[in-house]
Amino acid sequence: MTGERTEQGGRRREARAAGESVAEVGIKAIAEALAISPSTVSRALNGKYGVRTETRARIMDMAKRLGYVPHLGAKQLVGKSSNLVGLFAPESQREASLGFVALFPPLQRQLIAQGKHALIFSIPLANYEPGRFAECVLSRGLEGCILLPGFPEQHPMIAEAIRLGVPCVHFGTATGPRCAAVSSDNREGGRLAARLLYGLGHRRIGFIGGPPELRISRERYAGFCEGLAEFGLRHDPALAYEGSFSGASGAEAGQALWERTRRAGGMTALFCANDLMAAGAIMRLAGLGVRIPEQLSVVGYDDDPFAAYLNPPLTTVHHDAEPIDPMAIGLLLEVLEGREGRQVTLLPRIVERASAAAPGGTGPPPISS
Amino acid sequence: MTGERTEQGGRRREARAAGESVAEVGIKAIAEALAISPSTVSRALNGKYGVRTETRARIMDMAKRLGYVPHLGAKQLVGKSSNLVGLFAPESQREASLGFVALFPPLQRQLIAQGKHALIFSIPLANYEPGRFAECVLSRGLEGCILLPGFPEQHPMIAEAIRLGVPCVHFGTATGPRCAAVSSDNREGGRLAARLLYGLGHRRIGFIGGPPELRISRERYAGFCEGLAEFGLRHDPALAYEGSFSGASGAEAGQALWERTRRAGGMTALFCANDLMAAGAIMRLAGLGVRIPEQLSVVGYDDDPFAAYLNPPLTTVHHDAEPIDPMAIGLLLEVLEGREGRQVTLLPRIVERASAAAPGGTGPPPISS
DNA sequence: GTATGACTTGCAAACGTTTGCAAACATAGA
DNA sequence: TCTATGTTTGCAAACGTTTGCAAGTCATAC
Repeated sequence: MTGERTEQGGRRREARAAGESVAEVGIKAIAEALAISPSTVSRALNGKYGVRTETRARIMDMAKRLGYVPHLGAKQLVGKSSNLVGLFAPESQREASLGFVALFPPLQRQLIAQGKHALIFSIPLANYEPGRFAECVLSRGLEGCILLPGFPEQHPMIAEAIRLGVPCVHFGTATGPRCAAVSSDNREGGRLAARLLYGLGHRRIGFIGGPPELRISRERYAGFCEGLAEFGLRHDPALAYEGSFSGASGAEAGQALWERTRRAGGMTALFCANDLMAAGAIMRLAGLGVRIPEQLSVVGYDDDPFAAYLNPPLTTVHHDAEPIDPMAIGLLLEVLEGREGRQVTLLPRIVERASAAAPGGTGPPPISS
Repeated sequence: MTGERTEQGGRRREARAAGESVAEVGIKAIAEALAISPSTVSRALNGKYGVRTETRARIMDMAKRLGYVPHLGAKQLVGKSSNLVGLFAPESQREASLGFVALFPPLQRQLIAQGKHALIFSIPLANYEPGRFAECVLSRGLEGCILLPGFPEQHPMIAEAIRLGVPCVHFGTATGPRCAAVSSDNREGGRLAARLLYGLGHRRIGFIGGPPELRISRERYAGFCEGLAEFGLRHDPALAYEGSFSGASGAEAGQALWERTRRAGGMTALFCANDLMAAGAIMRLAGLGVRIPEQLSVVGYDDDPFAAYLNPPLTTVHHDAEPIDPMAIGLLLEVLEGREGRQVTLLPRIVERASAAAPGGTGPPPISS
């Protein structure tokens, strides 16, 4: 029952005690040093009309000498924009980082150019508690936000952003008045892979997919089947294997598929829903003595930076990550300006390297780059 | 019963014009709805001593019903902590993202747990203008900062952070009262590789390094030479090649080294300063018909996620990226609490896979995992 | 000489919050 | 009933900035 009072003295002292050794020079300090009013200083610093040129010069000079740095929080408080943009990343690391990496540098460059800063929020993929997004946005006064790749297409946050009217861009397909979206056409990527392999002469093609709860897994497979269907083929379910996008799962799946098809008609090609699984499959199968691409052609997806340096170099579906980034931030700036959010879809393309060739393996692939 | 109703319309209207459709409920709104004073609401919300339990309950209730979200900027203004941590990333994308990826998820988790948020700042590596760091810290009231991997060891920002007394952790070796550092022992990693290869029986070992202006390039090579020196060997400069950490440079360097040593004594092993270059070298050389590891053993560095799924799986120096992240953020929390900054050095270790074996290639490597 | 502007400057209120201080109230002891 | 004590509440100032308004200066035109 001790009524312990929290007596915290002047906050100055507290700051000093914590080691804050930095001079705290504000607009007032400048005003005082020059014996003028803070208002004038503010106006001068912000390049407002109505300050004598000479006064302005003196103020600028003093500001520089004193090492003045504006307090952005205070600026925000009086109603100016916060200049803060939220980057929402899914907490699951793999996905998050992948998208993040690609997005980061150009995003930064552009934001900085606008005098904006980016705040990171990491949101658990499972058990999202509604309102969490609004909380983040409101508490920091975010002007807009980017939902980084990795969130499921209909993550509640997207609906929340649209409902709240918070300018937002995400990597799905839902748009709203102030919500833009970028997506890569994963179906088309699947079709591309199917056409390539069919064109090379393959008829029995294995498929290693990702977790079916992920949209990209389903879409890539659906596209693949569609591509086959264009030639009147139905994909044999026995040739499909569910991986987890990891290299290990690719190795396991590759081996399983290979052994499974020994007795059945065999398999001459393998399409993997991402490059890491393709690498795993190649590694394992090559270790088992399978010759790539002579005995088995392999096609990946994503064109990961390492794909070109696999042995053999991996033929894969290129994702065009580079245009995605400026695009995303460009879209954000658009909605920030008040323009209507729009949907942008990027078309993937095949980059042929050495891991896919005609069955029977009579040398190098027909088209090489 | 103060009869004075403050007309707070001004800014509201502006916000609405900008499209802000979100209810702006502050501490005052709650107070008004309950006909009590804002001070009491503030105290209740912050769990301060001196509010009747029943009043507190009513306030909490109303806060929830109204969807109250505290304005963190205002909190910061009155002198509470900003709860903001700066993440400074070098603008050069490759390096930045690499470090960033590894650091991101655990960092987030821990910060969030502390109610802190992370702000990203991207700093050009060249032409750093002094004071830029201080500006960032002051303008947003950052409590501390993390200098992500990729900055040269003596980047001016580090000195600035130490001088300013801003709590900080970076990936170099300079410490200060409130500045901690994490580093991996790259020299030791080089030694490890040399010992492994020597132990396997290799005597003529090629080396593909990174740009010499990067500390890690120099250290890895220095360690490698030291390791060789332990056995009385001096590394032949003709066996060293300067790459750029890219897969393409690895391919080029590998081929150049291989051809160059044809006439000279030949080379039975190759140590690459990172995994991507190792992958590039293997890809090119294998394409040229060189059998790995029978004709040439290859050792990489970093244990990149793809390393285990190369063909053959890459023997490499493992970096222990995982412990680095919690460590960095742990160190930051330490200095944030006021403790003295300390230096932590992580020891690398070899992870043996299949790309390195005894020269002459009499089968699988001696130790396999 | 005064009126008319055009410029320049300062005052004070506002933004959303916290908190020292003092006032109001409640409870118990006398 | 009154004081002593303790609990609950409200007032107002403060944080660093912006900005509407009014007051000041000054030269020009009448």
